[in-house]
Amino acid sequence: MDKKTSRIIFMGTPEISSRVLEGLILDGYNIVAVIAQPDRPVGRKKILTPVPTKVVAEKYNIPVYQPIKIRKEFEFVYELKPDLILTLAYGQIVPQGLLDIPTLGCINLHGSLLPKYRGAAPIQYALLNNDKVTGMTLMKMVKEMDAGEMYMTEEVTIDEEDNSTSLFIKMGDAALRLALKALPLYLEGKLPGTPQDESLVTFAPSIKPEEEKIDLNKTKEEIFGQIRALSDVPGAYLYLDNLKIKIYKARIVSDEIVGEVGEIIKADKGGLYLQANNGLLALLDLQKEGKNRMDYKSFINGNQNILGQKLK
RNA sequence: CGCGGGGUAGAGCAGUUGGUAGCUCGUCAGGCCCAUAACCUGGAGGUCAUGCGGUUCAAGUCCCAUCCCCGCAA
Repeated sequence: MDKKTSRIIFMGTPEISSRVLEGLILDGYNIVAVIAQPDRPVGRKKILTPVPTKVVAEKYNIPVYQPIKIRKEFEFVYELKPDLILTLAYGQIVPQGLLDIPTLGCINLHGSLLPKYRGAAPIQYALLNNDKVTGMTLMKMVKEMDAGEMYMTEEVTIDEEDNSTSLFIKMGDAALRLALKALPLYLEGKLPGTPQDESLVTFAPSIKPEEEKIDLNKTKEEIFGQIRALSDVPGAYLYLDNLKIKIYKARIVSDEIVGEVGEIIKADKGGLYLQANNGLLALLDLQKEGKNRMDYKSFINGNQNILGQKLK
């Protein structure tokens, strides 16, 4: 079987999925259907926004299915007679009954080098832990989440400047490269899998809202990782006088201890420095509740008494 | 009609009990200096979101409506 003769269903929802979907379509893969999460009201105005994969699918006249609960609604898949299901960030757990339908099985593009970071937020976890390298893994889908055997990986290097937004773009590119490399082999049955080493398994559960608050008891490195992992959305934050201050970008400066933890010890053209418990962090991009995001110079201009204040 | 904050020079803000606008940064010109992101001098730049809305002798400042931005919630 090859990319033109096989019937493939693509399951995925967000931006990263849509980019891979479009890449596969343009390369000539026979995508017979797209399954995505339902459209949801977005933003303050609750505007019902189509999910990214749906936008792409409709552009190429591919039918889209958006079951509320895939666990209970997947009969329609039988009629599609898929040979293969490829998923990437679909957003729901795929039931065993569905996994059994395609003749060639279900495979998943996962955002980490498994067995590291099984779970919903692998890309953010790589940043959270200040990893230097991560990658995409093409793997077999089994009942246990992200536990199937691995077919191929594509590494991605993370550099200091990367945040969640930029890394997602890199990972999307890697996912497409990986898919284009691996799928032809897989469809011909020439891609053997290797089981994951269970002793090396770690998990990357989705990040809870309370984890967006920066804990000043953590080290500057941990805080730096957290800021990167949560930027540009939703943003890690601290409080200043009961107002949320989101910090979108920061830099580790030094190991100096010159003030109390949480104190702004410098606020001028040279930077806005926050005392962490084991050194200094320069806050570069921030946003006060109700205000727009701005760089530190603008922030200092508008908060001229910030020097010496304490964030918490 | 979910809750709340806000729309004032390119940027970020201030503007007190209503009397036609100020600060910091940037920018332009000149100066100082070996040099500078530092310093000094001077300049340009705003119909204060919109409605030629309402109150008033007088509104950025009070009232009303609309639009837009942001935080939360979903």
